[in-house]
Amino acid sequence: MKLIHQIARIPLFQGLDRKHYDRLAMIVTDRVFQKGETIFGEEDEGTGFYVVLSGRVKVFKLSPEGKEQILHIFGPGEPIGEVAVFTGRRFPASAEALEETRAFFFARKEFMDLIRRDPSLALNMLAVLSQRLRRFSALIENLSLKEVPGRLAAYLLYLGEGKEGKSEVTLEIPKNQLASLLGTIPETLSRILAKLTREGIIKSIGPRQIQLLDRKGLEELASGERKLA
Amino acid sequence: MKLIHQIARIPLFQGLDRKHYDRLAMIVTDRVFQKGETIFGEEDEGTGFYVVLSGRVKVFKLSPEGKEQILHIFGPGEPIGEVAVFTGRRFPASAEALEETRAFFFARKEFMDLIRRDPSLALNMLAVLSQRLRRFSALIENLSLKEVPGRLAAYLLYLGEGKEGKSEVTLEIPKNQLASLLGTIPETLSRILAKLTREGIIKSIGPRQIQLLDRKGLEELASGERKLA
DNA sequence: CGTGCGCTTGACTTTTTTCAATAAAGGTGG
DNA sequence: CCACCTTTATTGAAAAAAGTCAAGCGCACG
Repeated sequence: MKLIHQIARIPLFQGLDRKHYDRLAMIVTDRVFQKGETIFGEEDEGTGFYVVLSGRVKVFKLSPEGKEQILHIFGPGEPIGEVAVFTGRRFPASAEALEETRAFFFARKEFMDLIRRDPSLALNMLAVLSQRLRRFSALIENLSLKEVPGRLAAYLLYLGEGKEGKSEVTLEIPKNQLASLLGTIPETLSRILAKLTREGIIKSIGPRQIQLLDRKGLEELASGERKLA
Repeated sequence: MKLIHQIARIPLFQGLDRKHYDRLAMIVTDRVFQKGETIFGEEDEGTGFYVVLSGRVKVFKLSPEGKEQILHIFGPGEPIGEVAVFTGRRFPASAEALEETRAFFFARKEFMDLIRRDPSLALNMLAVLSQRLRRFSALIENLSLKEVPGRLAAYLLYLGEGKEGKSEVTLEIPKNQLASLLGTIPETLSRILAKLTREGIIKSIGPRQIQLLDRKGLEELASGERKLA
C-alpha cells in the first residue's frame, strides 16, 4: 500500500520493523492546510502531532502586542507538535502553513499506546527532540548574545552552506518573516541589509536573491569581531 | 545497597523495574564538583550525562566578548547534558557548579546500550526532553517578546508561586547571575529593581529577600500591559 | 584591617524600535 | 496585458531601551 511507503520515508520512523509501519498506518490521518491556515494555536489541547509531507510550516510565539517570534520553520519529513504529546499539556506555540501543506497527523493517545507497546519507536524520537533542543539553544544564543547584524550574518552563512562555488543564496521566506525569525522587525532588517550592501558584503539580486560577496566579512559579523559602521 | 536506593529516587528513572536499577548502578559514577568548578565546557565531547544529586548547576552560553546567558539552573534530581548523548555530538553549552555539587555520571556508550536493550527507559527521557523544550520556548519568548522589566516581573512571580500567603521571595542566586539568567547585565537589572521599588511594586528586604507588594502590577508588567515610568 | 567582589548609581553611547510616508511587488479581474 | 489594489519592503526622523564606562559603597573573608 502507498501509505506505508510514505510512512517509511519519514526520518522519524527510519529503521523500524514492518509491523510498526502497519500500526502507524492504522492511526494516521492525512491532512491538508492552505497557505496561511492555522494548524494549531498556542494553548490548544495537544491532541497529537504532525509530520510535514510537503510544504512548509512556521512555529511561532506571539506577544500580546502582536510581535511574532518564529521558533522554527519546518519542511518535509519534520515532526511538529510532539512536545505536547509527551508532556500531556497544551501546545507551547502556534503553527501556521506558509504555503499549501500536506501533513500526517498522529493522535496522541494512539501514538502513546503504540510507543508503550514497543518503545523502540522512542529512540528516534529522542534524537529528534535532542536535535531540536540544540537548535533552540542556538536561537537563545543568537537572541541574547548577538545583535541583529550578527544574527543576520549567521543566517546568510547558513543559507550559503554547502554551495562553495555559488555565492548566491535564495531566501525561502519573505523578509518580514525573516525579521520575525531573527527576532527583530522588518524596518531594522531592511536597514541592516542596506548597510551590508553599502559595505560591499552582500549584493541584492532579486527580492529574494542575495549574493554573498564577502563570506569572511559575514563570519566576522556573526562572531562579533566586526561591527557595521 | 545504598546506591540503588539513590538511583530509584531520581525522577528520570521513576517506575522502572528492579533490574534496571541494578544495571544503572553498574554503569554509574559518583562525582563531586566544588563551587565554581566546570562540569563540562561547550564543545567538549559529550561522553555522557549527569544527574544532580545535591547542589546546583548552571548551564550557560558564553559570547566571544564574555557576556553570559544562563539557559537553566538545575537542582537535585535533574539531568544535564543528555542532549549530547542522543545527538552524539558535542555539548551545546557549558555547565558549572554554583555550589558544591554531587552528581551521578552515566557514560554515553553504556547508557545507550542499556536503553537499546530495554527502551522503556526512553519514555521517561522523552518526557524530560519535552519539558526542557517547553522551558526553552518560554525563554525564547521572554528574550524576544518581552523587555527586561517584563522578564524580571515574570521571574519574581515564578518565585512567588505556591506561597499565596507570604509575599516574600528569596533569590536563590546572586544578582549578577540573575541578570545573566534574564538575558541582561547587572547594571540594567539593578536599575529596574530600583524602579520597581520606587513604584511601590516590590520592596527589597535583604540582599536576597524581596517582598512582592503588588502582584497585579507584576502581572501587568510581565504581560506587557504596563510599563515603568 | 585592608582587599576584593558584588551591587548600585550616574552620565553617556549604541542599538533597536516606533511612527509615518513612500516605493516596489504580486496577484486579480477586466 | 494592463490597471488596480493589497501586501511587502524601504527610508527618515525621533524616541526608547539597553549597554558601556567609570566611580563609589558595603560587606564578607582572609
